[in-house]
Amino acid sequence: MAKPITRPYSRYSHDAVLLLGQLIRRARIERKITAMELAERAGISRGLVQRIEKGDPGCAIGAVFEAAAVVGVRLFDADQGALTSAIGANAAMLTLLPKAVHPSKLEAKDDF
Amino acid sequence: MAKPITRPYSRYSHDAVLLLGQLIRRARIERKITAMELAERAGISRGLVQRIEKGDPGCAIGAVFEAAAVVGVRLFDADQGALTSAIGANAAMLTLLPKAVHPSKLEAKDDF
DNA sequence: ATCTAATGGTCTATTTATGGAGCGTTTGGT
DNA sequence: ACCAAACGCTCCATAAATAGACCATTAGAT
Repeated sequence: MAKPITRPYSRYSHDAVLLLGQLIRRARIERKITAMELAERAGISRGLVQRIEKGDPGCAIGAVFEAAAVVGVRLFDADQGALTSAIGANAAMLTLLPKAVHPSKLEAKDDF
Repeated sequence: MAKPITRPYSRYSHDAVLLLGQLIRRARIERKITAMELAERAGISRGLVQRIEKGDPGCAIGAVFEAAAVVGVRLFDADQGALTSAIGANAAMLTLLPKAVHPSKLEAKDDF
């Protein structure tokens, strides 16, 4: 294939994935955990750990978050309790919100 | 197949993915953006949007972050500049850290 | 300096996610 | 009440990720 149709990732999401990978790698090294150990504890392969730490956008988000959890990188700066309660609060909020969106003629303005 | 070998996700990563999906859905509805519109802007399919909002751990992290970015959900509360500089700082930090981890006899103790 | 092993990379087979179409249902606007 | 459309879901073909083995290189400990 001449050119793999790479998805046009926005700068933000690209950087976010990259930063997350860096944080995982840094936390792993600081904790003196080998890539192999991290892989085993996260239930993934060593090769996947490499891609995650490199910031590959194609990695499954579950695998990435699992690796992050193993080395102690917290998403959302929240502990387990805060996460769980946030989920509950959000679920409640979602029941109140409209289930379907019927956009008016004028489309929602995007922040460019 | 008798049993789909679902990966044993930890509670934390499972909840983190779920919460992220909820936040995206909530932000989308509040902004009055249809699932179809979000899909188009993120460069993904509508079905994938549904799985993302449902908290499917198998979704590509790039797609999830892209969708999050479109509706304004930020994993790291940081703007683009902060993200970029954080990446640079982390990269510099990583060059200082040991490249390979040689764990001592006693393995690194995990938090419980 | 030497030795052990961690790392980064490539390759292949297999599993899995993804896109796209189609379906019936539900929603919100009129 | 009506209607156009958004939604949630399933199925299938295809594309892509993942696991696993392998190798060469490099790093760290002794």
